[in-house]
Amino acid sequence: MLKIGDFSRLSRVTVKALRYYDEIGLLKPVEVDRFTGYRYYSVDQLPRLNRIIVLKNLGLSLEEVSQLIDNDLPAEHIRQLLHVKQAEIRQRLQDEQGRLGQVEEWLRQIEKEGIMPEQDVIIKKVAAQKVASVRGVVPTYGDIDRLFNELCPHLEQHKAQWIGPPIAVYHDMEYMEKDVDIEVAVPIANSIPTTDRIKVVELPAVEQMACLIHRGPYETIGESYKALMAWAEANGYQIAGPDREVYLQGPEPGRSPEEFITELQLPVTKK
Amino acid sequence: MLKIGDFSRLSRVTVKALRYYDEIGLLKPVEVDRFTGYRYYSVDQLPRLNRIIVLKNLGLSLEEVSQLIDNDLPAEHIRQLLHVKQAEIRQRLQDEQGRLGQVEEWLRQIEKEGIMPEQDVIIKKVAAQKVASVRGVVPTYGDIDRLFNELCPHLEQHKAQWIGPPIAVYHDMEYMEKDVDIEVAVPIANSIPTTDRIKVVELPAVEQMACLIHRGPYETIGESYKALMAWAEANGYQIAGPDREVYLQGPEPGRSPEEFITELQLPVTKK
DNA sequence: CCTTGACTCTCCAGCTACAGGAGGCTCTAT
DNA sequence: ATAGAGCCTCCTGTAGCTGGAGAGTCAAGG
Repeated sequence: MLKIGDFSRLSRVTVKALRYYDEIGLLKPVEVDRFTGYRYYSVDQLPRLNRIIVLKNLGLSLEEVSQLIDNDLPAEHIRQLLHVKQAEIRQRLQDEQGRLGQVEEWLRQIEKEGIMPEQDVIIKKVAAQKVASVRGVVPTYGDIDRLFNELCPHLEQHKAQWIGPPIAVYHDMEYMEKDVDIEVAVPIANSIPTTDRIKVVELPAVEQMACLIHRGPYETIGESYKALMAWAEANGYQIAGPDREVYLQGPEPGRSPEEFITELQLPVTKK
Repeated sequence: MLKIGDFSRLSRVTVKALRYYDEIGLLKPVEVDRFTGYRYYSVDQLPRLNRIIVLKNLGLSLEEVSQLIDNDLPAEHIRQLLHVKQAEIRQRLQDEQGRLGQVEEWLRQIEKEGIMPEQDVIIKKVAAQKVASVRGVVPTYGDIDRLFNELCPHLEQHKAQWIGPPIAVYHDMEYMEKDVDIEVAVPIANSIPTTDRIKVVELPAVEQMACLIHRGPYETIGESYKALMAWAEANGYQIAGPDREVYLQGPEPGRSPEEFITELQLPVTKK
């Protein structure tokens, strides 16, 4: 019979933890003094405790450990559980790898340029959204206004309810000097009549969208694109669809281009 | 100006989280209505939120994120912090690798033998302890009794205070059929006189001790050793010192060998 | 036998980063 | 005017313990 302190030293598990395991019924001392409440353990209980620790280290909750340990589960069941855990661990491994890559990239940046990057790329999920859109080939990037000028009057005319900032989708698979294939879209709540140019469609959802905020005038947006692409490359992502620009804060009367805020969105998948 | 829901949709961060960040002062809305309490955010705040999320993903606590973001730290400081985080991530990566190995080993076992292993190996730290010990070469493993018979009377005679179960240290670097170099030791609290055979020494601490509980008679202990060695091999550990046996429940009048409990301890390091 | 100091007990608070829900305002569209 | 969605605060709960307070218990030494 060992007092809790002795058992703790033997097993290298804290007294607090042992008391907690007792409380939740995971490892009850072999005897508890009815008058003093002192817990007494036996070395016989070490194997059980060891198993608890091993399972816990695998990432199981104490609840799961409890069930695994007490019910004498069939091997098949255990096999499945292990497979699940295996997948979880693999996932975590990948996440950690990604993190490590990120940190290393920052370190490189800092050693080389002595400064942290200004903007951060984050991966998020983008839901499908109903939009009114017009798609066309315009001579240069700057001529995107033409498409907006085509779309906006139509929206106003039919009392469309804007429910989000305007978006541009760049359908070209590569950078084009001229004759750019752009779709300009505005998320709307209601349905409006379409024309041969203006459609109401679902902008598809994207599971993994690498996003970067660009601040300032559109002339310098190339820099941000470069950063976004470099990030994707460095973190093992590849492009998985046409990129978008979301004009969170675009041209408006009385607003200087310095105040523009644009989100660059690039659908990606892990290589 | 965006209401919290809009900002949440834009950033893909839950409303609850945004309110929490406000509460802890990590990201305060650009304006709060004095009468209704409504929070209003600006798209300007997206970059800050993105940075928060990225740093959080790296494993920093919100407290750390706060400090990093608000104080304009020198690049050198940031570099150091990143290095620390890098090391942490590497550590976690290694841990996950270990876990994955463990799960895979179990899966192999289960697929091959249809059964989970009986005993678990765990890694723990063993502290240095003062012991009275006697070391010698005995003909066979079975003759370890001779050493105990030499040690015990001496202990009793000098009123030594046992503070732990007896331990055997196997100093041979390989398995010996005969003429085994064994040290037999008993942790004691006080100091007792030494002889030319019996010493009082510190049994050194071991940072990583791979431990396995063996139950039953000593004849079958070879099986447990095999399991322990196999585990170390499979999990990328190598032997880093003489192995020990801790006689948690050894021979005593009225106790059958089936009830013996012995902990096998093997100092290891990660390859 | 008494004292001292090391253990042990229970109970309570606290940690992180929110999630869930109750109960009550507020906004916006019809 | 009203309905429904959205927002507010406040409270509780999560997992796996740790730390501490205040009180009782045990073993050894004097």
